[in-house]
Amino acid sequence: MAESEDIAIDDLSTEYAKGDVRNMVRKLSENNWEIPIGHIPNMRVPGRLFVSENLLDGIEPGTIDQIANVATLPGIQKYSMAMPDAHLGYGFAIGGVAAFDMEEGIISPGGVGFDINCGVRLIRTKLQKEEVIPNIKTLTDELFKNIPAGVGSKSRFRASDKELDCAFLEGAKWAVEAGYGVEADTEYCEANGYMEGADPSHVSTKARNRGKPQLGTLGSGNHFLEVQYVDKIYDQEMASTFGLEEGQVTVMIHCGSRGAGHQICTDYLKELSKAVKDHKIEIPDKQLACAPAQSREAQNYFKAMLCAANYAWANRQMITHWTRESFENVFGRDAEDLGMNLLYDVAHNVAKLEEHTVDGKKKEVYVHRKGATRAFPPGHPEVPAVYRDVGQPVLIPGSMGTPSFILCGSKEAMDISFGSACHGAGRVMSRAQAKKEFRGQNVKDNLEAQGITIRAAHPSVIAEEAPGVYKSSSEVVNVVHELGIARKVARVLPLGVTKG
DNA sequence: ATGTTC
Repeated sequence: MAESEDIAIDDLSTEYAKGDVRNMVRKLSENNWEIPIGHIPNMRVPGRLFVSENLLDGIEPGTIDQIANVATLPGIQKYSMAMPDAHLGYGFAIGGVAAFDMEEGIISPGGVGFDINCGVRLIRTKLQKEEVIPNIKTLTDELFKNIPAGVGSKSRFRASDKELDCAFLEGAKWAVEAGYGVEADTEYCEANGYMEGADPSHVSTKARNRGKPQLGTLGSGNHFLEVQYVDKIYDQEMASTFGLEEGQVTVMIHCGSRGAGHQICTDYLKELSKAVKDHKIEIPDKQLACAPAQSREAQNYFKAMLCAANYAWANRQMITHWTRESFENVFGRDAEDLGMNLLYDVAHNVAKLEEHTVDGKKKEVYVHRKGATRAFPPGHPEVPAVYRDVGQPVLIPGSMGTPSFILCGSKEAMDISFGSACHGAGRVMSRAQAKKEFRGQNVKDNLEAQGITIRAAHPSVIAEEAPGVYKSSSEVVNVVHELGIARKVARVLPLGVTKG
């Protein structure tokens, strides 16, 4: 019983009215608000909320409290941040970014979230939308058939213990070596598709057993696979560097580490809620369970988290392979001929040790991004060579039936937000509320009337993920563009979507 | 997000 209480997200907003948010923040400049030290006791740094005037009114007061709560944690650098798609999460707000000193700071599972290394990848094609539209129903059916989706869905691939370990240790690199992709794929993944330091001995049997049958599945909720086309280019030169042009068909894959990541998060929340007491860290909310960055407990979590992160990259890689096969089956040409190469794969739920400049000095910090996308600038060594002059591709998925965006990272992101930008649209109502307001069949009919084909494992997911339950992705993206932490390159619109 | 309140 105590466990389920721990995992429930407290509704911190009940004691406030929505309009109270205006009294909690101080405008520093356009799209940039401060939550001053003193909002709650023991804040070590101020909070920062990157949001427009209009989006501010949709932010729950509890989200502001969560940003302030994170600002009390040991070793936090500069300020506790949240992106324009911020909303209530477990402990840390979703949309939150926080960097901690690698010696004096902490590591917290709540700063990463349950879906460890949830992320987005985008595959280019040489196809034009006119070639795909007549086949979109067949293609969407084929994708739905080949890529398992839905809660508890099982993969076509039955991972052995050894193969699971390989996925934990080497992520997308292992998947490519196992025949699920081409060598160039890993070059276009954040961290080349796997992070060093993962240690499966810190992953529970329960997490392994959940992960084994799910390697190569899409999952549920806001996860999706979408056939899209480029409908707008904001910057011709950057788009051309990313290999994008108007009318071109792309495929976006949005998913994470499934039950494995979820179980690893659950396991270590329990571990670290003990550790936080043992190390006498005072936290304003028990959901902020954490441990000193170099402690055994924090490092064990980190090694297990890396396993889940690598699993997620392997997962997206296997899905990529079956996406290529699906296109080959429908168009009768091989994937290479169809130009189906990877534009990029970027994480938006992960903690990483990165070098950043703080107070004019370079230092290593544990950056926690929870619903925030890495957005590294031009010239950064971790940006693939062909994009080096432009910056890292930042992939922002829309909600079902709405536009997605391709942006690029910037120097401003390094200066302002530890190299981070937003991650998506952000919910405006709960799943339960969504099911009251929308009917799956109506939502589907509306989307199909706009020429968007939907295939979902269960009709309720269509209601839960209806376009109306999300903030406008355009509005969110405009904030990061105006702040300069990521720049708009292109917009893509959906043609066919598969969902859990 | 999630074997959707082990």
